[in-house]
Amino acid sequence: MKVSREQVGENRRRILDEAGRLFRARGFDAVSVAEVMNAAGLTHGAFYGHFQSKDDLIAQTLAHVLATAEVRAEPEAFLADYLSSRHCADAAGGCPVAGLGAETLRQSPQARATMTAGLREQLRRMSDSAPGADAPARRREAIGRWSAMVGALTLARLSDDAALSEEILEQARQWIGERDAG
Amino acid sequence: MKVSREQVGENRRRILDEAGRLFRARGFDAVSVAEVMNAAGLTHGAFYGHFQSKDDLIAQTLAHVLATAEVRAEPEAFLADYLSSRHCADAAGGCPVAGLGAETLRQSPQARATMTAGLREQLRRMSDSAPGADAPARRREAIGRWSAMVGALTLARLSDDAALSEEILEQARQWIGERDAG
DNA sequence: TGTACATCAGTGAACGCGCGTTCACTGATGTAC
DNA sequence: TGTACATCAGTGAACGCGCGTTCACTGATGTAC
Repeated sequence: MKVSREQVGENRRRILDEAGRLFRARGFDAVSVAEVMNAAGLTHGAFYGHFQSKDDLIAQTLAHVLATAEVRAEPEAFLADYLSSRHCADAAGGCPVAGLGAETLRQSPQARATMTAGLREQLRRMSDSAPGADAPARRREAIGRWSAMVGALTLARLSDDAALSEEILEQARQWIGERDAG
Repeated sequence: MKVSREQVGENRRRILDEAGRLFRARGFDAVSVAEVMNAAGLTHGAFYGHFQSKDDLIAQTLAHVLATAEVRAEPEAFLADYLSSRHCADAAGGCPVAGLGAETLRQSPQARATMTAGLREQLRRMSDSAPGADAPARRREAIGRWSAMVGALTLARLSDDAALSEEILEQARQWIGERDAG
């Protein structure tokens, strides 16, 4: 049956929210279109009224997740949050770069372009608040920091031993933080 | 037809070699059992004479790739090789942690255990050659360095703009290297 | 060393299944009067 | 404001396809004599 205009918008937003959680939790290939639609409270047939294809959903979901991510401005708080046990355990609600970065490079050009734009934006934000004598030094600091953060979260999640995961998070936090102190 | 004992061993090794390249290039889900067998010069029916399942192949392939990876002892040469344009472009022949780390945490416990063992071994090796006053400082240096290397390669590969990829590789190399100098 | 035969790695057709996608239909929405 | 009808978002059955996996068969290998 037909549905009100607001309902259509809400359904679309719910599809993108659920797709964002499911893709981050299990990867693009392991989540089916029908599963996303069920999670959004709809049936799979309605999918093609909202999106052209699964590839289209993937690209739009990445844009949605990157756009709705809240940003912490202060570098120290951002670092502590990003390399926290909570973020390590909550892939479904966490950073899409750490969860889906490696897979995105095998997705459609649109998906990859969206991720690249998100990466540029992130580096710009981090450069603004990074310590350093001049702009090039601040940008280098942003690239190094962001690399270490994404890598440490990936390694901590990869480990099946909680103690090793915790060690990686804690030591990486210290290692990255030492720069400012030293 | 039957095949000589050496041929069986060679076939098995070729299956693992090809699976290692294909999985690193395209991910676990996007590569079919039949594709791996064809790449190894066999038909798909022979697969279950060598492995119990695709999950079994994935776990054994990770162990094979980790075991056959050549290791560079000197930290500077390792860093330069790892964050090189060549390694960035050659995912199929490169580091399995950067290429498959995020996906492995959703695979079988065996696959994850194999990756965790590889991670431990890598951190041990890097700790041995890392600079630092005492053992804990050297281990922290290994964890920080390895995180930054894996993260920088992931980000550089993710970007669809070659100039940004190059910038990330170069700046990350410098940022990580600065520690020893400073 | 040579022959006869049991073994078994590899072949290729076949299976059930879940996937992405399509489409005829339904019925609430929203517009024209 | 109230009624009649065109619109169209959502439904659910159906599709073709490729996947992981199975299995009866083949024929070279390797062993027993």
